[in-house]
Amino acid sequence: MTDQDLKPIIKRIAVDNFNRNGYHGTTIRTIASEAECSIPMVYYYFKSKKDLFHEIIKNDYFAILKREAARLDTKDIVDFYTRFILNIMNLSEYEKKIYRLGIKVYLSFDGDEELLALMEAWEASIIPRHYQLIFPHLKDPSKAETIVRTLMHLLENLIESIVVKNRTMTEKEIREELSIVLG
Amino acid sequence: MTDQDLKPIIKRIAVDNFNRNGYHGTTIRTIASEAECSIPMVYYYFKSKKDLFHEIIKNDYFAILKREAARLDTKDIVDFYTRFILNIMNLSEYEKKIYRLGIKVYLSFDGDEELLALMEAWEASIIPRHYQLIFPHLKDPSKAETIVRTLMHLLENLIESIVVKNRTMTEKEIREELSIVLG
DNA sequence: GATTATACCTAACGTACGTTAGATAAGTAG
DNA sequence: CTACTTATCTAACGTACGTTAGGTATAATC
Repeated sequence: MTDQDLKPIIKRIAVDNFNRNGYHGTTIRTIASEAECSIPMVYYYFKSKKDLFHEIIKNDYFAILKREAARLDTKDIVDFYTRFILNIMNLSEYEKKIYRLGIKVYLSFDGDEELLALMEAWEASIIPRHYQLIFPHLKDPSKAETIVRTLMHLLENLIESIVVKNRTMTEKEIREELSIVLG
Repeated sequence: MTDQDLKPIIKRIAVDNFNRNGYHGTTIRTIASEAECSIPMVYYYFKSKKDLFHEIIKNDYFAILKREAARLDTKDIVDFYTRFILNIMNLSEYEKKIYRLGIKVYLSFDGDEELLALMEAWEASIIPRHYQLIFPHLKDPSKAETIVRTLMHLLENLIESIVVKNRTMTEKEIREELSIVLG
């Protein structure tokens, strides 16, 4: 018996491999080899390859999403969204990989319909919250809908550029871009 | 001898498969079967699976990119970018699939380093052109850098949402969003 | 001390992959 | 008519995949 918590080790390595090579490009053999364990150990902790992938998205990706969305505090709206983006930039490398995997599924570049449906449900639940948050701060409420839409597009691309393309931005740069949209 | 131009048929089916299932999830067997030809016929027209993928990105994806970028006509800047996005929305389904494949490679979700390098070179060449285009139209030139950066982020996300997530927008919606950024 | 549960293993199963060798049939050129 | 080229095929090679059957050693429980 060794038991040095092999399960999270396998998961970390799986995250890294799914990220680099996609679902189909990742093999149980490689995961086992990098985790320095035998192939059946992967099956000891995870029912199947699909199960391993699903657990990462369903547990770990959504945990990050929910945690980051829960940090609500809305004195200054530009400040709030700037911090939101900064928090994502300051995620650990591991969490960024999980986030990147999630985006891949969100864009239906990987994963399956079941996971995609979960993400679309999440998205549908989060847009009205942004709306509520922004609306009271607008000078011209007639433009509210357009501004929220534009903001969502900008946020999505900022997150993607940080998490997927691994780029960094200064707080000033983030704030400037958000200010252009939020007026 | 049959010769009903099998090569483009194989390519169309390959585009569809690479799109739906990724590089690793796509098999030569499936392509051959859907093209209603034998497996060696795929190898008759394309050196290898990798070669087939490379040809799609190198020829077809960049052809679309260059063609769309060449439509330059800059009387009104909001008008210009609105039309740019509309043109992309009006691409054929086939060309959208190729575009989607390209984005996948651009985000390093598929493909390899060689293709990614080509895309980064393209991106580096295109940003200064946007700069030149926008600069003369700005009221406040001190904000030029931020505006170009924000515009690039917005454009990228609009394109992604159209091509990757298959969403549609009206001309009015596109124009409104661009106006928020371009002032 | 015997039994059970846990954490691990070696070895293999059946399947599917990318690729190729080698044959064939039909037009084309001499 | 013969030789060559082009477009197609069947069959198979070697490799790698996801998964599982069945075993072993250690620790905990009765």
